[in-house]
Amino acid sequence: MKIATWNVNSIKARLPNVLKWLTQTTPDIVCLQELKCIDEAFPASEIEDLGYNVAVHGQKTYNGVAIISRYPFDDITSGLPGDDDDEQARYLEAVISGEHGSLRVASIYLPNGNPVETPKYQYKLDWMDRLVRHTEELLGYEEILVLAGDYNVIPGEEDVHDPQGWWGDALYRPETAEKFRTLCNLGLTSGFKACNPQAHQYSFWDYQAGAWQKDNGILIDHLLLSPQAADRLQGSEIDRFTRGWEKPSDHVPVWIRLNMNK
DNA sequence: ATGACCACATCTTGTGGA
Repeated sequence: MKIATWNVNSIKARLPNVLKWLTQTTPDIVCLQELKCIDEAFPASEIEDLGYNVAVHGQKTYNGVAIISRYPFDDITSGLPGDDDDEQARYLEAVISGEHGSLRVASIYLPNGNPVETPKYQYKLDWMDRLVRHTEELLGYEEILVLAGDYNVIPGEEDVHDPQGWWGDALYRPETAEKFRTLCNLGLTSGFKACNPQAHQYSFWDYQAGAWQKDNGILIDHLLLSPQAADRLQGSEIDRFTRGWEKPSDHVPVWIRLNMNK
């Protein structure tokens, strides 16, 4: 079972690349972020034509998340619990029936939080608190659980080309790091890091300043696994090659493979 | 060269991203 996450930075602008990548790499489940469109504008039929079921939680212009799956959805939940006034489309959760049992998958677009001196940063921290509380509940189910997405968190200095330049940014500062550690310390395993101990492997390169050409990147797209998922982890890679395509997203796909026969 | 982009809205310019 191959499960990927990809912040596409507009599904409309990225559709040719997404279809090409799906055809070439044939993932089973994909969590998408930053759709930048409402549900009705999501290109469902083009993706369904490649053999996927589609679940979308969209929003006009900003945010928006989706899950696409070769296997059927048993249950779909939109929005992160804990704040009924939160109107930003950043969380979508689904239970999916595979050939050898079911699993729960969430597509996460965690708030960026910049600039830090504005309410946007407090919103990020509050959102992370809500994610911790919800994850505590999910872990109680003792299921195969994959929380995949753009966390907008640089976990450590090994995950950024220029630590000094990024330090203090909403993605890389003490309060952000502490809350991410709290989340992981609930008992989650980072799928990519568990399989790839070498430092400086990135999932995002800014469009500006030749960041891609200089490999001036950051690792902020993560797949966090429950113990039941981590026990089945077989491998994880970053599909860097999509960053070199025409009209790329600034993020690239990150994926894991789970052995569902265990 | 200490700079350099991209996507969206209904637009020739501002906002947001990271």
